[in-house]
Amino acid sequence: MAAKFIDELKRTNNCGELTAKDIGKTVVLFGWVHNRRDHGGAVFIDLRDRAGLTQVVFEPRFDQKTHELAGELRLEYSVGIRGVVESRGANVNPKLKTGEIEIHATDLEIFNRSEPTPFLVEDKIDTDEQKRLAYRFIDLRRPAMQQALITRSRINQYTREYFAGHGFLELETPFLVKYTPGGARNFLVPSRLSPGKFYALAESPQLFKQLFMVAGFDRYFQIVRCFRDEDLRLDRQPEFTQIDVEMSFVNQDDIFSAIEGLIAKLWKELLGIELTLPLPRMEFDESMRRFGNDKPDLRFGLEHVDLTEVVRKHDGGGVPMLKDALQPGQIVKALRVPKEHPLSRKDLDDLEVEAKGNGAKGLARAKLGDTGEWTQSPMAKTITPELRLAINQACGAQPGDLILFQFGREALVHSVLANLRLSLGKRFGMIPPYGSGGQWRFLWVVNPPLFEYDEEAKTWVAAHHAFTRPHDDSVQYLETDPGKVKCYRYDLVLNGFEIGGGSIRLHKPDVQAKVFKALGIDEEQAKAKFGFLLDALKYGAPPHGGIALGMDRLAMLITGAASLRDVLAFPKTQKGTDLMTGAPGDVDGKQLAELNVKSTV
RNA sequence: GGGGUGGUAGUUAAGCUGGUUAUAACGUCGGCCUGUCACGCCGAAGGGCGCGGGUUCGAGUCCCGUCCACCCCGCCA
Repeated sequence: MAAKFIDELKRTNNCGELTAKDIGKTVVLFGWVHNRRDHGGAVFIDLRDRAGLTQVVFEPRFDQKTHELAGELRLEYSVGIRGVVESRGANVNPKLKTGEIEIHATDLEIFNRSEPTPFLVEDKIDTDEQKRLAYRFIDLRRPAMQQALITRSRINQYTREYFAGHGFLELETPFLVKYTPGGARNFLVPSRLSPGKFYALAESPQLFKQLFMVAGFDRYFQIVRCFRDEDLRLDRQPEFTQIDVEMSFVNQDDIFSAIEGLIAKLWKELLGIELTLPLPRMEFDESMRRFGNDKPDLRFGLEHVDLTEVVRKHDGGGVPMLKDALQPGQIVKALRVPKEHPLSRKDLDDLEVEAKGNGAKGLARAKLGDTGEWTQSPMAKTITPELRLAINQACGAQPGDLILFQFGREALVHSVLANLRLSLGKRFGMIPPYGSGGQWRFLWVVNPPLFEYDEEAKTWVAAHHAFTRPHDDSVQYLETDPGKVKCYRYDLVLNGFEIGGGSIRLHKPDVQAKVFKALGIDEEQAKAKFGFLLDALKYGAPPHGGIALGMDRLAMLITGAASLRDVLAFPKTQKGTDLMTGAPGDVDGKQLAELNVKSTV
């Protein structure tokens, strides 16, 4: 019992590795008391470290004093034990990896006692996230959180391995950069040395990695933190990690195969799953048509049906609201709900409320009777039998099915119906649960338009950023019909989440100038915003392109976590605060004065 | 900026249409127990229901405001 842990007795094993082959060994384990079962004459504890659990037994016959001390053990005490690995005989616990053995402890040191924790360190109880975030240091002890962070670490490790093996250089870029308007909001950092001026925290290394290509570094990657001062979501945090890649002398296919190699490695190493390569691709237009967005969840059907042309052929079929939707820029779409998934009146009302929350005016519906007639529909009385039949056919609707309609401005119809599809997919249990046969539905969404029309500003704006290369056969439309210009832009989608996006960049100044012109950006503006990059392109910039993968989202999907917060050690709340540290916080007047900053609140 | 959900012992929850001392489980404390692994048994302490107003004879329960968390739209790669 005079054993001196740590200084003399070093850890011999972790708590997740001892099995029957170790029986007879004397071992030293360190960890936390995960559970205790005190039978008086025999005390059992589950000792936990990040590797797992091992049962430790204290009995007077192993050591009298150690057994007495063990009676004082409580949850989350930090302890060291020494003992002999013994078989559990008939008492094997098949739920534990170490369940064949137990340690008969001869020595115990309580390094530190623990107050009762604010919540129990176990995975089963769904503790309020507010509490978890306030006591993150306790929350992170939970096996699920430990696994999530271990997975992150392994993603980083495999990513570095992969890129190093493929001739990439890991190069760093600045976080403190120049503010440029447009795009995501930036976090600003006041400059003490330049009174009244501000740095911005980089929202991505985009421009810098292109400069690496210009400089001839050829293949770059970085696992890099990025910052965006936008509202948070389940899958969006103000600071997040990106696996950032840029390559020279490549086309889109080269980028895809480089990234597919990484994805395949991660899935193999982390999940033991062999992905079939290449990953499937889909045209942006097709994705919009079938799913209403550019990040379709392919794990279930319920695809959209575009009825615009059908309705146009029948000139609205006697339904005024359908006829209204034939104006330019407007569309009519539907979603067929098969009769196997009946929806009650209340379900439909709920869905309508949800749709309205997404900006819809309403949610028109039609239920098919035995002969294809419509009931429960606001259009049933006025619609011509011909259009009704045509719609039924276009939707492939059978008696008992339900058709849900959206019509109006294209972007709105798409987003409302895309959300409706997801909502129904969840409601009908069509989304396979995590780990159930591994339905990993990857998709490259390719060839989107370079520009979007901004309804409010009445101008064309870059759908992503202004440095995406248009298709060569699209360049002719830059001046005449910008909406027709397709570009080398691509998103990697997994199960409805965008896990990456990138493009082949413009490397020729003359085409770049045309793009700026189409965007209504004059030379002066362009110079002010991107001067250094435009300059760089003039000096023999190589053809190049790249991509950034959302590392946090990858970790979330790989681990099956419900939110990005569950794969981040210290995440922010939806209001961007840190409940543990209290950030963001007040700053004293002296500090502000030094920075020449004054708060107006 | 907008819509929705939630906040009740340390924790997770129950508390229906407002009605006497606000329930339970886990945890905590005391006692017993040598084969448990969600150990068991006996006993105890612990909250006044996020906060502030209001309605009422009477408010976790109804109303108004407010704070916090979460989900979504807008926003955002």
